[in-house]
Amino acid sequence: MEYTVNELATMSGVSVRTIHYYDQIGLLSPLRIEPNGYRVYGSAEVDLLQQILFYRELGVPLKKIKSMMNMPDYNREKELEAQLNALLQKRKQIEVLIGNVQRTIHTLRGEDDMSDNEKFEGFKQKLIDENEEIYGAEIRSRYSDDLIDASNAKVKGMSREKWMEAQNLSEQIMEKLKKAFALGNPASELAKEVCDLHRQWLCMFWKDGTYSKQAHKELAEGYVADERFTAYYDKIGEGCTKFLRDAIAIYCEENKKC
Amino acid sequence: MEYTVNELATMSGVSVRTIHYYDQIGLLSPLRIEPNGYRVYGSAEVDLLQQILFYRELGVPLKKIKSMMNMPDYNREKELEAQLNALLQKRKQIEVLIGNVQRTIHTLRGEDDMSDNEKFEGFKQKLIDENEEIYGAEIRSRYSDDLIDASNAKVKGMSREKWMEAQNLSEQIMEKLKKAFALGNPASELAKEVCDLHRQWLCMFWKDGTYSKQAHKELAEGYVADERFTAYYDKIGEGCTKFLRDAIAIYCEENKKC
DNA sequence: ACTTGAGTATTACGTTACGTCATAGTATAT
DNA sequence: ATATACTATGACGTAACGTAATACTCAAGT
Repeated sequence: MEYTVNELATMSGVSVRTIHYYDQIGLLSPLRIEPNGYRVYGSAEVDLLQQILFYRELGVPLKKIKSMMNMPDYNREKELEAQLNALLQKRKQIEVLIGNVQRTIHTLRGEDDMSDNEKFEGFKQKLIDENEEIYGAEIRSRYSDDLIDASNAKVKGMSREKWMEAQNLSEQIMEKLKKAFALGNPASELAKEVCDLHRQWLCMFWKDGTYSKQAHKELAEGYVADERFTAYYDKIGEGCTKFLRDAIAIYCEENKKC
Repeated sequence: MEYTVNELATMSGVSVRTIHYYDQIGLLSPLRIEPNGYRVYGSAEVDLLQQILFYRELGVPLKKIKSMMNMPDYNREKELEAQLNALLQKRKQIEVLIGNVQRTIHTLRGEDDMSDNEKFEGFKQKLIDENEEIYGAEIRSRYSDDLIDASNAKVKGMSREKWMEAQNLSEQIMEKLKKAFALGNPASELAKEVCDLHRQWLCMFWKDGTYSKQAHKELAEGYVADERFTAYYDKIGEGCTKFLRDAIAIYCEENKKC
């Protein structure tokens, strides 16, 4: 089947302007353009738009959607399963919110009592969920299994700004690690920068005073043994986890002061 | 308890900037401001912020949130119940989306088959939900109970742009009706304008050819008898539904051509 | 053949809800 | 006493469109 902008818009429930916009930013190009300049969309585009809307519903920015869909190893089925997961997650969040509203109503009637903190259950939850999903493995490493409770407590009390800072650090680490790994020298300046960022990052999750060169080094050793970490860092390239371990070992030897 | 910006932000999971912004636009003012210029928030503000976040989660624009919370007859408990309803609604929508993703996965595996239209189930649904919630009574009037199936079918096939047009019309009607009602003359020019807009609005939902002055007049008669309509239009002021009926009666008498 | 209404395309500026500095004063811990 | 953390006030940036304004094109009625 083929569709005009209006048909596609009506079918999917978005505006014609949105369709135009998605074309403009290169997110969804028409199948072809008629001699009169009209856009024509086919089944493939319909499926793409559906994908886009799923992502959008989950709050993914269009830029990320675009880059994800352009990834060479993009696997539609895998993505759909991830989306299914995210939706189940979102349903949970909404259920928490529903419980929250109900408790708030009861509190208003004096049949219950909520702490100020509890009143935001379901909103804050988001942060911890992201935490669990994206960096769960990192925080819940075997080495630091004994630290995880402290870590979780710290995360729950962590301000949004601090959390964002941690996110930024994490992105920087991955970015620089990628470059350092490409160079191949775990003793390079760039590698040291990565290690330093990694130290800062750890300190945001570990209880104060927990950090030491020894602990840092041992954690890195644990990375290689733990498949959750190898899976995470080897996304950059095979052997990257080992590279990181080596770099951290060197960093901890050289950097005597803490 | 009293809180600083940072404490409130951390507690609720929003950014400090957001707190500042909400103050700036007058959505959430601090309890007081310290001599040093620092904002201080109390329990009442915590509750307000919670309300705001519930609304925000449901996609209500901040302006509307503000005006809603400033309404003289604002009833927290009633609003909470409305929010509960909306959340239950949203959960349903997510469940539709979950079903959609699952079917899409099966379709991808060749175990199922979906029409292009079905692929957007759960997205489009939103329109019809809004429809039901906001103008349900209007469309499902007693008079037009026999027309409702046709109406629903028309709504489902209605493009988003048409729907928005209807929304706009509806807002204009309410706005002008308010002014006309204030003047008090159902034969005024303004009242006629209202009637004409109302006619246009009806024609968007009624099957083509259904409209006639007679039908329009009878519908208006029905308004007064039906509590759903009186509740809806009397929000403007008591007796407004009757005023509208009178205006429409006059309009239909005067306006011979259709 | 001609008008008319609906659909389409292309700028272009407006808007919402903040994010992100930049700058500067203030509180707190060592 | 000085560094670090928190706060305030601008001011500019941004994402994802909405909202006209203008100009074609097309299908339908007369």
